[in-house]
Amino acid sequence: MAQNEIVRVRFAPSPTGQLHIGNVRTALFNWLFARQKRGTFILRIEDTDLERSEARYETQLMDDLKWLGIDWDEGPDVGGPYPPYRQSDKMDVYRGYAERLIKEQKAYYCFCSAEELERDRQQAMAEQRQPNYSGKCRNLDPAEVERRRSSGEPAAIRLKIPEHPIRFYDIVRGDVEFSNEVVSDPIIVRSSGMPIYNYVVVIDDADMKITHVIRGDDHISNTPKQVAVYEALGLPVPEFAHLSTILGPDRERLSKRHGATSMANFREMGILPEALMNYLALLGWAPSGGDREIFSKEELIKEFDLERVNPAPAVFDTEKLHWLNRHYIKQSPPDRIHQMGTEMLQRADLLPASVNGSVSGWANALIDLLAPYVDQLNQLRDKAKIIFNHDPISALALPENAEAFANDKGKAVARAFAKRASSESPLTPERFKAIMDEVKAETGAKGKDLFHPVRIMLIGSHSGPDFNKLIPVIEDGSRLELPVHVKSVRERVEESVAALEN
RNA sequence: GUCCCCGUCGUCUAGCCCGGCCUAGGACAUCGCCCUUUCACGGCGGUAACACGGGUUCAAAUCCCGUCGGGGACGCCA
Repeated sequence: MAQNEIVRVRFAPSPTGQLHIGNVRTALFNWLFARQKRGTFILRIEDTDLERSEARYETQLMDDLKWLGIDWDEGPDVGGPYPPYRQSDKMDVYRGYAERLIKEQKAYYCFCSAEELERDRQQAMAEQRQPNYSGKCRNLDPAEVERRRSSGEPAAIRLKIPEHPIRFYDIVRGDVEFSNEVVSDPIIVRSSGMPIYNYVVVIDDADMKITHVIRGDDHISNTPKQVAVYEALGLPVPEFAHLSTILGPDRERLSKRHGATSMANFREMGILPEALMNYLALLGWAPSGGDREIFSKEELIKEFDLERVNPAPAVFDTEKLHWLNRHYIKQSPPDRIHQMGTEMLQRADLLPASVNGSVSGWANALIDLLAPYVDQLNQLRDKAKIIFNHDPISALALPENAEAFANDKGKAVARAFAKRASSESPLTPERFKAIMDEVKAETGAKGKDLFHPVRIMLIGSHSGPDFNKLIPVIEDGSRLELPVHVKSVRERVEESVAALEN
């Protein structure tokens, strides 16, 4: 790349479904590269496959990208100097170039039927040969071509692959070379007249003056065909960077059966955008030194380096994403987490559709109580069960809880605590502490033996949030009008003791 | 099957291009200890890797060859 060349990169998704996390990483790497080089980042919609493309996916993909924090300088919504930014709006251009290639004898009509080609392919595989196109239409007599064309026989257009090896430079992998023997003449225009991806991508990239093509490495085998198109058209070949595939824990390409794979999934789960961005950046890239994990958007832009991208495929690790997400939850301004958490709880019908006044304040306290315990914000729903679903009978039946009451001491603690707590309404953290001291003195229980029975009575589990924060949330919640009644401390201990005595 | 790509702790990776500073560093996970009158958070510490086999070299995780393993592509999909 020339010293003062302005970097122009693009992210070119097909609107055929939810944005896959692997594609999001591709978008991110393009964007980071552009922002660091003070270049241009372009969004282009590749919708030549009319069968599968849908407008709603296009809207959603733009929405998802913005959510992550990626913006674009040129695109279908914002325009730019090299329109159109949606391939379906550009058919005439592709057709024009194809006619030129035919005229220059760099491409030719192919009359082979899809069935015929499929048969050849199967046979080649069976004979352990490279399944290449035979080239049978390559040297058809021009008069015959003309006759068949004018009789209306359907024909696709194929590009002639040159008789020399095709080389290109890949920033991630270095020099790559393909023997021309393994690259067969590709179809560039379907018999229906619709052009093919490998062909239009080149024209679009050239028209948009793309300098670096950064994309998934599933395209690496397509690259020689595209280079051939550049050469046939006499267009400058950009630099490439092929990013490795993201794998699931079983080392297979990450797919739906591994769980969450789309942007939408992560959003719904309550993964913060900065956590996702940070995690994705670390998948296949690490700063020199490799001893930093936390990067803000600005730091990523500053530090990111395409040359340091790892060519080996990377396994997606949800645990590490969760670690980053917990980090960013803790770092977030409380208001933001309150708002996101409230929405999560509303969706679960645990909070009223409209939250204000005392309910709002209480909801915030509830979220503060639970948020430190979640990996992703939608886990708030489950964690909130300790407040909304108090059920002593099933709690006592749990094996890990039974232990706390296995000896008489546990029951004695429960009774001693219940006796005192029942007469306090509401119970305050100060009184709670005093009561615990009394229970300790009366029963001789301390540490685990003292706290576990009490905690199980209150929330049905021997582990959970700090009592000083927990008790006010329970007591305040019990006096609010909520979709699900929150039992008071008194209700909880009385029901628990009753269950215990049976 | 053919071609292409890849191979450092369980996982993400630093180191590899420019051999010695690597008795291989960091992070997640895991285990232990401390803190906490419980739990979590936090702090401290531990276990854990150069796929294998040949070269080249005084010296190889680093260079070369082979084997094995993994992934991808082979479409009138993108």
